[in-house]
Amino acid sequence: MRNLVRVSEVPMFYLSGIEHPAAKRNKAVKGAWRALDESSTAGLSMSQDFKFEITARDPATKARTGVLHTPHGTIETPCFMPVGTSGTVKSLTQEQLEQLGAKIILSNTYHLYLRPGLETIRAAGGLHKFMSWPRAILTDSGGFQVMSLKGLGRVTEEGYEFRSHLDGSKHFFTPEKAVETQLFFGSDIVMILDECVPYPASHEATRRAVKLTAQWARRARDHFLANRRIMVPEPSLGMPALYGIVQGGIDPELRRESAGRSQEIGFEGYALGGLSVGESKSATYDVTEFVAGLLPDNQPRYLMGVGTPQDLVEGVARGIDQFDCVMPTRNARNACVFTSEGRIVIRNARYTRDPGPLDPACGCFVCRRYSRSYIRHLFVAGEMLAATLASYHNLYFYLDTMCRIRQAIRAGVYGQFLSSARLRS
RNA sequence: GGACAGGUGGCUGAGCGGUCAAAAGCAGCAGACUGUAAAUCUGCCGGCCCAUGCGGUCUACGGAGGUUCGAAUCCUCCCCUGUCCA
Repeated sequence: MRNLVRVSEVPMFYLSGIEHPAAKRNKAVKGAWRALDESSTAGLSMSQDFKFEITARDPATKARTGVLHTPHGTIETPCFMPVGTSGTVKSLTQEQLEQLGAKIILSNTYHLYLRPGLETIRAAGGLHKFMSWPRAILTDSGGFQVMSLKGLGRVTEEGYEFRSHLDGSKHFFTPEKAVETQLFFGSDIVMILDECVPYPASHEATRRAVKLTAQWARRARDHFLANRRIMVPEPSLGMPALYGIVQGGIDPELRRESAGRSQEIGFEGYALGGLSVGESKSATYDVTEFVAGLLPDNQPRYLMGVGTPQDLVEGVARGIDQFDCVMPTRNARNACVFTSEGRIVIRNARYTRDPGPLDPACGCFVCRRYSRSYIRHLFVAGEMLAATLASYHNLYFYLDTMCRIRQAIRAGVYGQFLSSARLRS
């Protein structure tokens, strides 16, 4: 544990901006991190650079199963990544996430950068150690916050200038800085900084976002390749992946351009951004199908921020491999529970004396043990446990859905799976 | 027994002559939530009627009277509650 102290001696690259004398400092950084590795990676020492392999394809749809190999374990795809923005999947413990079978979670660069700050996470030996999560982590770059916190900042060619939503302090995020931060975190999948446009957006704004995202993508890629070996906290585990992000709103030509420019740069995986931000369902699905068709077949495709259980099923049919969404956890905190029979609002009076489980078809520990009546009571009483039980169940529902999706693909019957899912919804 | 203070919709509590079916909060009922500024937000919240309008009507601010064109708001008496003094 004493080794942790040495981390603070690592030269401060973080504020170095676009150009910095990285090479000069490589040695010192390497030494510092190696000291940390030797004491902390026992049992995890097999180096595993990021890799993706496809294991099965559905004959009737674009669905496929695969395996993502990351420094922190392998992940079967299609997969759902629970969202833990601030280094926690809200209301759940890491033990519970493991129990749920989550192999990868998403965290957020912007939020963790503001609090607790990079230095705190570096001092802990990276984000995995900081939050005691041994499995994979994908970190979002903060591009989404460029949109969702729009009032707090402005986008320039150079980067994103903004004020902290926490204390109003001024910050400047560049594509390089976003990459550095994620590398220092020890993220398994690093996302480029992008500009996510809201819906509706003008053609001009969307075009600019595509252009800017492509420029930033290039800078991010260069910076990533130049620095990953010296910046990741546990290099012996293997190197992380960098994903590009395709923008372009609902405009096919802009999407095509974005997908093309992204592939010219070249990434380990490709994300579809800027979807489910207000456009119609059919637009979401159409754009997903269109963009997925433009992306390399042998690389992972990640549909960012999506979605409802039905969205997942539809996305997989269009060739998506990864999803993340706050919906199962946020809705859970607001008493909305996903079940095999659809969504229910467990706070409603009709469940006051309902002795049954949240979902009769569910095998999670919440459904095996607690009644609707009790969980409704917890919500009405404002008890914290309500959020935990509902979040656990909802994530179980999502992860179980993904598991059944993979089974259907492997069995070559995903077309039927899709049809019956559509009937139910 | 005396002196104050007060009794308002399920609760707390504004209002102190008309624009009051009555602020606000809570509770209640329902809804939304898609790379989390979210344990958040929104709507409804006396009854009935036409219906979907800053409508109509009835009952309502402890009780009974009164003043007034008009009262939750002013006056009288009564009932009740709290605090203090005997």
